[in-house]
Amino acid sequence: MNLDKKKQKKPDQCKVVVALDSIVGKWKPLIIQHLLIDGTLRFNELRRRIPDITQRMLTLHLRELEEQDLVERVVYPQVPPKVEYSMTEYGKTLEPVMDVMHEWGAAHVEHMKEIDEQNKKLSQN
Amino acid sequence: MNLDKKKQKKPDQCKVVVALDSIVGKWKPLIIQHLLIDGTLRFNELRRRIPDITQRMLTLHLRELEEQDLVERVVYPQVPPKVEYSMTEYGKTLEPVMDVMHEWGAAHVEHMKEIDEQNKKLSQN
DNA sequence: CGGTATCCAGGATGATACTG
DNA sequence: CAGTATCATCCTGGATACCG
Repeated sequence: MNLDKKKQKKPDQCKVVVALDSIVGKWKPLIIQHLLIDGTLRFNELRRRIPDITQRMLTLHLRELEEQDLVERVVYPQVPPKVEYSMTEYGKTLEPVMDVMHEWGAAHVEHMKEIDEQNKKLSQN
Repeated sequence: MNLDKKKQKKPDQCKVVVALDSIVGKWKPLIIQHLLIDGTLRFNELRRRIPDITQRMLTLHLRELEEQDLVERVVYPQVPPKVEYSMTEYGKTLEPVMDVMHEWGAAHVEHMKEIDEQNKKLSQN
């Protein structure tokens, strides 16, 4: 999606930015997680697992993941069409990354809760 | 920064999304990394380390990181003003996360290079 | 020095309709 | 079923000017 423009002036000496680029997008992390968990999913199966995503965004994000060799797309030439998506072997190297983020995210939710409660107590005095 | 609207319809049952939310933003990863490396930096020191960032974005991102208890802001009441930023103890828990992403990012750059070269060879035939 | 306020452009996402 | 095309909207970030 506009890969030329993406190369412009980006602070991508930092590899974290590179990694984020592959993962970021409103629905990308969810797509990745479902494919990591379920292995292989058809287009509409993915769609059902991510209720609020639009057809358009699912298509766009899948295409980007494909371009990065993270997701594989297999088309069965039949009517009605059948298209299956799965993580590539390479794409599966993302799993540890997702795990680390998932754990940190869970801890962060807890941490923010504690902070909130502390603030409430303080404001009561 | 419009926290109300941020709560809208977001797929944040997924903790990865929570984590990403703290890290994402055009310059946030860079700010975090510099603070992790250098420990404490003044506003303009940070600015110099991230040449293309605008004053506005540096301020906005720092405020967001502060709200999440990731970054600490210390103001020295003097003229001219002096403000120091550093990661909170809690914020430092991001370090392993950043490391994992950094490593994956570096590997990804290499992987994409290989793919490109393969494609070039194929298109020559 | 370390900000804030305003305005604006472009990209990312959403809504909807149509198709092989 | 699995898309594409088009148009509308929203949001992020950039440019610029000003302030204590």
